[in-house]
Amino acid sequence: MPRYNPKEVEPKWRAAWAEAQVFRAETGSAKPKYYVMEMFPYPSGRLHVGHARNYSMGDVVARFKRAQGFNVLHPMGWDAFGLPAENAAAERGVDPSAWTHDNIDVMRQELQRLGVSIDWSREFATCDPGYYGKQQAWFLRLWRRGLVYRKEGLVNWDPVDMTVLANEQVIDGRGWRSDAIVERKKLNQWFLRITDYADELLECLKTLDRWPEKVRLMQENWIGKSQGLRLTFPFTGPAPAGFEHGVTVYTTRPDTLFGASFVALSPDHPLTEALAAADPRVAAFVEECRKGGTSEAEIETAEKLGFDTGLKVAHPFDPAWQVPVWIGNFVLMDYGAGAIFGCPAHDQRDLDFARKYDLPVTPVVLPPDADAASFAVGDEAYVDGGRIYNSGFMDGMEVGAAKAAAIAKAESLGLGEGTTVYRLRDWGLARQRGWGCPIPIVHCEACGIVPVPEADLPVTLPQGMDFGRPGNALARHPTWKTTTCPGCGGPAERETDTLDTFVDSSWYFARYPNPDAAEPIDKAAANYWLPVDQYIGGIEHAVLHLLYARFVTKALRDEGMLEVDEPFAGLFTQGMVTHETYRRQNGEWLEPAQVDIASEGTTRRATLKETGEPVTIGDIEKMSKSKRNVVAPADMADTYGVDAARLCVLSDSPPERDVQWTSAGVEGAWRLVGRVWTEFDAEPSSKAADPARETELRRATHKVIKAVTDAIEGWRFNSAIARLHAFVGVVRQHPEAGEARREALSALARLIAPYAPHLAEECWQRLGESGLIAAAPWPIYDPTLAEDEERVLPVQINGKRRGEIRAGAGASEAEVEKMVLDDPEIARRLEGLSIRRVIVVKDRIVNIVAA
RNA sequence: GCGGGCGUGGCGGAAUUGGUAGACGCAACGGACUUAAAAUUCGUAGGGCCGAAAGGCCCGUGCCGGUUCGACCCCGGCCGCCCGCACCA
Repeated sequence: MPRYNPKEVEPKWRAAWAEAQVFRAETGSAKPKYYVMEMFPYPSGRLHVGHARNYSMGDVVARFKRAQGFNVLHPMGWDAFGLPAENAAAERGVDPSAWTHDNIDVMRQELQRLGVSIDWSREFATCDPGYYGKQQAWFLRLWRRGLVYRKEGLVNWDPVDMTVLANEQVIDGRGWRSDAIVERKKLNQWFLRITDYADELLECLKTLDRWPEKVRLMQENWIGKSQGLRLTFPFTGPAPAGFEHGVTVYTTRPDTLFGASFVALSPDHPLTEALAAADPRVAAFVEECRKGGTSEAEIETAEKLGFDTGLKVAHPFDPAWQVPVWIGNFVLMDYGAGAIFGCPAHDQRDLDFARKYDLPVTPVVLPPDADAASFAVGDEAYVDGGRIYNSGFMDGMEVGAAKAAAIAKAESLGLGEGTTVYRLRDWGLARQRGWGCPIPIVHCEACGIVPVPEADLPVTLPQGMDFGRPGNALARHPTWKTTTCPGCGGPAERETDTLDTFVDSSWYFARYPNPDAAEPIDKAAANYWLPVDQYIGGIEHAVLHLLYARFVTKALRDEGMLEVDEPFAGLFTQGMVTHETYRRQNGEWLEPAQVDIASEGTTRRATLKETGEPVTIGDIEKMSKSKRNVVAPADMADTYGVDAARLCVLSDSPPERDVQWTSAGVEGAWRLVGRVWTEFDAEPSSKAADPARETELRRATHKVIKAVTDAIEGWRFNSAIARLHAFVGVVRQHPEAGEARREALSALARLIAPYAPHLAEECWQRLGESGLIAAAPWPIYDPTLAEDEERVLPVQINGKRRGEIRAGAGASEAEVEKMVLDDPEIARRLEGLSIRRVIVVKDRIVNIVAA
């Protein structure tokens, strides 16, 4: 009997799928729709096993839902703008567009080879003018809505990638791609008003019940809603020009206002700037504050620095009470009001500051069991609840009531208002890079900032940008900038910034329903398909892409372009595939395939295969092209076929968990492929099937259908494969020809099809089925057959297993109890003991309590 | 500091609602097939102890305690690891 040969079988069935167009999604079909997609990849060059795992997962879901009778949309595209293309251009002098498209061609071919059931008719890349031109169109519509604005402000500057970054793209004080320490820089920047949607973005998280709790929490924390009081402290003496109203602070603890001992301004506060302009000592202090780094370690150890401005403000609740105004290096300009009042007794940071500069510490919240006469604050601020004292009209109130009372009082005095403050900042979305979507704006000396008319879109990137030097290749292009003003026809310059690539990925799911539409979004098609029923991607996008996409969906909805509130009804965050990293002594990263590893006891030494030179073994990290710690699924597929590779990446590990890559699993997957095929290929046994054995096989078949169906629905792909392994063993034990075996094989082929689709087609054909298994219905189990007729019930005595009995399914407690007590073995065990209680859990277990 | 998660054999992991812990796979060992090897196939296997064997006993899901007839699962307290946020007023 010939062995299963994936090299022959697999291409044949891919051709058959393409021919029959089985993966084509029809908008408006009468079947229920199911939109499943994985986060589209950046076309970096080749697929690694992390990609293979991710897209195999999505494909299991897509094929499963298709078999269950859904009209499935499973599209693919390319997140194709971004820095790696520019870097390739700089290093090798290639054109970023050509480089990107070459990569796309390679990766498309690899994905197709994996047999992923994608509707390729909807494919696009974000660097296609047909895509980014539509993006420019909606960008301008949001501009007209006032959601896009330009402002000079402090921005995050990545000195290596030489571009501005959004807050979400600064991780631990470093650029998310370059890992360079981010600098604060004052620049004219473009922003999207994501903060207008802060409350809705927060509220709608509650409706996303098919999202991981973790992601919702991360977004909730990122949005960072807090309720508090915005309050003004009026100046007691002559006020600095422009600040006649006083100093406005934000606090979440208005109940502690009577414990105030200072007001502190941010070094970036306008009043600080005014003072610095007039007083070189203030200017020197501000300079000192800016020196500190932004990394975690530096912030953690940074000393609290203060500068007494000499100014005094009046306490809002007691005009006679003078409070000094300081400048504090720890006060952030872009949160709250950029100024705080300090209550050292009940805030640790304020306490540290007060101790250092010898400011008063007055407790105003009395802990429940403390004595008002003796309670004092030492080195630790008291931050918990209690009763308010030393606080005039608030005396005796609990913290919550006192907050409300303080807000009411401030409002009645006209000095403040209760407000909600968010941590979320507006989305800075311009990048000083050449390989991105041009911002469709021109700068006219006469008219100022003028949007390009929609009819003139797309504003396309020019040919011949020079990426050989650092900086923005678009800005230094010899002619591209030069244009005429669409308003007055006079000379004008194009905006040279491009959009953050996260803009590109913030709406692509709404383009797949009709990727050729004249409008950015074909509303009818989008209404049919959206929201995405199941989105699959990495946790690293929890507050990046996933927040931006939610925001853009809402903004486009308000513009009338979409009708859904949320883009992704279901989200699954798959684990990363990791691998050790290897570095040559000169620092060059090496691929695992280039390295030999030798183990001596517990130490492992690595050497370069070619030269034998020593190699440093580095951290285990997510597979990425930059660290070169990638293993290609194609290597596995070359040896064992695509189906074994797919089974391998989904076996053994739950999909949400990170896995450290080893090639060990592929052998097991390959054996499964072989064992399955052997059963289909075997000559039927001439032995007649006996009814008892037929029933046994039928029960196993219906059980495995239930188990695999449940496992796929619960994202336990590894368990589903384990059940299939076991089931093949059962089928093997039942070689007798007959209806039961045929039923078993038919189920087996269809159950394994989402994982090993080529093998499944071959098996299906061998069974004599005429159609494609890719279009065959999912097997349905008979619940009565999926349950055993007879149960083995373990019998415990005092919680320890002491035997077992056999009872019919559903046997009553009384029946079972009688059987147990009649059992001679159990009786022997109970000798000399008196039975206190017998607990029978129907169809499960028996426990006898005896002493 | 705040928020979240995880901890089970040599390894990856299973146990879906509190009911036989270790399914399935990898690696290992033994048998069959083979001149031999590979491939394939059948089998063994948490640890310890008693026994010639059949079989039996004890321990066991990071640690300590609790609830329960019964706990990997629930509760309290520790230890360790991982992730997110963080001078957020």
